[in-house]
Amino acid sequence: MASEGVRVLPATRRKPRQSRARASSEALQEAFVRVLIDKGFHGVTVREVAAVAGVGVGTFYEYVANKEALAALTIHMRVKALAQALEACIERHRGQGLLTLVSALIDEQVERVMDDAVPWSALFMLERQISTPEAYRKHYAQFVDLWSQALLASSDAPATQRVPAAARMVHSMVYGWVTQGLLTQGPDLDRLALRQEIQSAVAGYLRLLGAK
Amino acid sequence: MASEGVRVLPATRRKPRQSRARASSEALQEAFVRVLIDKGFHGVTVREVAAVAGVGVGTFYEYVANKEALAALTIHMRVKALAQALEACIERHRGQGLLTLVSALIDEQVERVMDDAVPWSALFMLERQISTPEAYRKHYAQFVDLWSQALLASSDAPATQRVPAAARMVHSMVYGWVTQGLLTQGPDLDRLALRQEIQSAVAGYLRLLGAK
Amino acid sequence: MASEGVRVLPATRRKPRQSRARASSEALQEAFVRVLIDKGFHGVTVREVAAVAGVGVGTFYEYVANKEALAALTIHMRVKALAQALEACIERHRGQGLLTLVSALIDEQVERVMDDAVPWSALFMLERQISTPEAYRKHYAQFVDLWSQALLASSDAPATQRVPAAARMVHSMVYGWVTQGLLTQGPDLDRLALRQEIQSAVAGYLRLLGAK
Amino acid sequence: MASEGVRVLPATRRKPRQSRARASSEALQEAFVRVLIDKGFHGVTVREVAAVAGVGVGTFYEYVANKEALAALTIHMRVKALAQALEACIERHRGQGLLTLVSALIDEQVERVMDDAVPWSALFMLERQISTPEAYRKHYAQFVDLWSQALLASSDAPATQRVPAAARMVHSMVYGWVTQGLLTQGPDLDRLALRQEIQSAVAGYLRLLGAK
DNA sequence: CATGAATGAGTATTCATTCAT
DNA sequence: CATGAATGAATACTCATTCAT
Repeated sequence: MASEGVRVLPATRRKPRQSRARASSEALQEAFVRVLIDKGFHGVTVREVAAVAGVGVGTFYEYVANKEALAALTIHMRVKALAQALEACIERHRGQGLLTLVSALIDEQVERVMDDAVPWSALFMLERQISTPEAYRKHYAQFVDLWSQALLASSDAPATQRVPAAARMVHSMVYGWVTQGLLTQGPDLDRLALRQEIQSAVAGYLRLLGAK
Repeated sequence: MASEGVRVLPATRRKPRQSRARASSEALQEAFVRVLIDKGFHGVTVREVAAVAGVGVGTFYEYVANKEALAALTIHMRVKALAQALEACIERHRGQGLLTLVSALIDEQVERVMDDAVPWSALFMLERQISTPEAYRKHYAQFVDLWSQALLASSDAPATQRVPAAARMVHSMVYGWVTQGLLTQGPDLDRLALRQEIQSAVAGYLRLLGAK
Repeated sequence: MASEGVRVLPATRRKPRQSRARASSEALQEAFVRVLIDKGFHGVTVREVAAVAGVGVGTFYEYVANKEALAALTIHMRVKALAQALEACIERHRGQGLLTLVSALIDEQVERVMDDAVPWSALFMLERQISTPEAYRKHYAQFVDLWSQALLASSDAPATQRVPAAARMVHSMVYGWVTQGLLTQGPDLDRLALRQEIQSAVAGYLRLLGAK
Repeated sequence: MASEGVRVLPATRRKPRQSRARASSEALQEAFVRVLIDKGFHGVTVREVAAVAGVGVGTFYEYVANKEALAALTIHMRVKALAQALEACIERHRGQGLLTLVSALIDEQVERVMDDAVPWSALFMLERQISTPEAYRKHYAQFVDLWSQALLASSDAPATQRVPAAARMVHSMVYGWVTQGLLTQGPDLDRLALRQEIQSAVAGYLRLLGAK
């Protein structure tokens, strides 16, 4: 009796897909991103992340305080790496003309983000979901600062008192355009076109600023 | 970004009990039957089954996909055990006379079911409620097969072409009589009388069959 | 924004399908059976029954105490009608030979049940689910009584002290065979064959009884 | 049968409140936004929304299919209202100069969103979380269309083939700037400054466009 | 150090029942 | 006398987290 084709056992736990456990925290971050990408934040479970990272649930908690903390850490590391790359880019172009420097920085940012478009767009979204407004502002300020540095590093920097507002504006344009491009056109959007559009917009804005 | 402002409050801490719960699946089956008996299938809740089994709700789902699955599993295991006992009984009496063999099989079945009368009668009912007609028929056929084997295993088996119909009839008489006895007279019914009545009826039928 | 293809409104309540509200209690019983048949007892909701009966939920409770009561009432009415038909049949054949009378009664019962096979099989099941054992036994006894009357109404009734057991046996055979036939072969089963099989079995049993 | 032995115990009696709840769907939308604002989407529970709306959980499901549906509906209604306001604004300024018209539209949008800044920023976020990319793009396209209409409604519209790209750019600037302003500076940001910055940026861009 | 079995708080959703109209 | 909007108790199921091994 009792139909035999019926599922009687609970869904089997996913088996580890990745044997190399490296520094587990990194493995977990990577796994987190992977799961985030194809399940969405709501679909990220500790169990799955641990499984994908190739470790047990217990081990997950050895390395990370909890799910939110892993999310925060993952975002933090990525952003840090991006910020460092941008800083290096500023150094490489220090002393050059404003437009040249800004242009280089835009290219650097667009290329880096686009190279990893899918994870970035997932993380963009995630950040807004889990960050408190304070955390979000802090991170935002970090990028604005970077742009302030950049503007000031050029040979023809805007008037000092205009820099903060300009930096904020430029960051907003770049960041907004990139995220919206990602969100609305997907990861396969035309990078070149995107870069040019941003360049135009920013150039237009800076020209106006210079003129005032 | 967003690495520090995140709420890391631990919510409420869970405190696991340290019970060592035998083979939990079996404990759950047993609990299921117990609850089924005094609440009816509609009254079986996962919470209660888990509680009776001495485990948490979470553990329930660790071992069983869901309530229906546990029901099916419980029935399946019981029926399997009964079928095996009947097969063994057939083997023990292989080559003996038709009536002897049939009689032994009836006794075996009646005794086994009566030994556990209450659970069986609850499960009889349950099966009809949860099984699809196909599943029910399949299980029914399994018992009819068993009776076919039995009839054929005797030294004076009926004509081959009569066996299937006879097997079906005999099963129906035994099964119907037992379930109805259980249902109408409760678990304390007079086993001896029951066995004799069934024996009579089956014997009458088989005699008629032989005469035709 | 906000996708437009998304279901935003809750499932619409079913509209009344039957305008003629007759004596509402009967309309409700009919509706109950209809819903029971294609949704199973678990799927019977007061809302749907009321809708199918063409009345509002409020009206449902004007006529019936609650769902269970409607179920019980429905079964009760059907069974009563069947019992009356059987009584009439007994009267029609009073004084005739045992086998004739029994045979007529079997035919009457099989035909009546088969004419309405689907509802009957749904109600058979339902009764076991909702009746207390006492209620079930009471109803069972009612049919056994009917068979006692029948046996005694024949010109060659069995010895008085054998009647109760015989009545019980005969009812069991008929009832068991019919319900099992319905359950295992569905409502399209071969009525003639069924009737003959039951006749054979019962005849065999009664012959034996007479011989003892 | 079985008409009397049935348990007819009334379980616990429910006692309805007699609240007269305006148009409940709207009350629910409002409640949804309120809860969303201080708990985030993850923290929105049906129970709380219903409670805040002043109705029972059951009533929630009487008006809305489920949580997601309420979210979608809420966003949909708000956006619809905004789009209509913008359309009206376009009509009011039809035939006027490009910059005048664009400027008016920006003011309208900024003022409307800022008047309800907190809910809007919560809904901006939410939409990204719950909308499918298709739904999101669709809504995005709706606004781009609106901007296309606006550009074309001016006395000195850009060359037709430039309109789509320009519309997309302008929307992106406005939308991006507003959402980011909201997200990074909170609802108390300096509206006037924001409007002027956006005006500048858009004006700069359009000037460049005209020059090409 | 790593593990994963056990846990139960928390959530969406259904549906019998009431009572103001 | 009929109605159906409003209700909330009740239930299945998920998943972050712990801790004995």
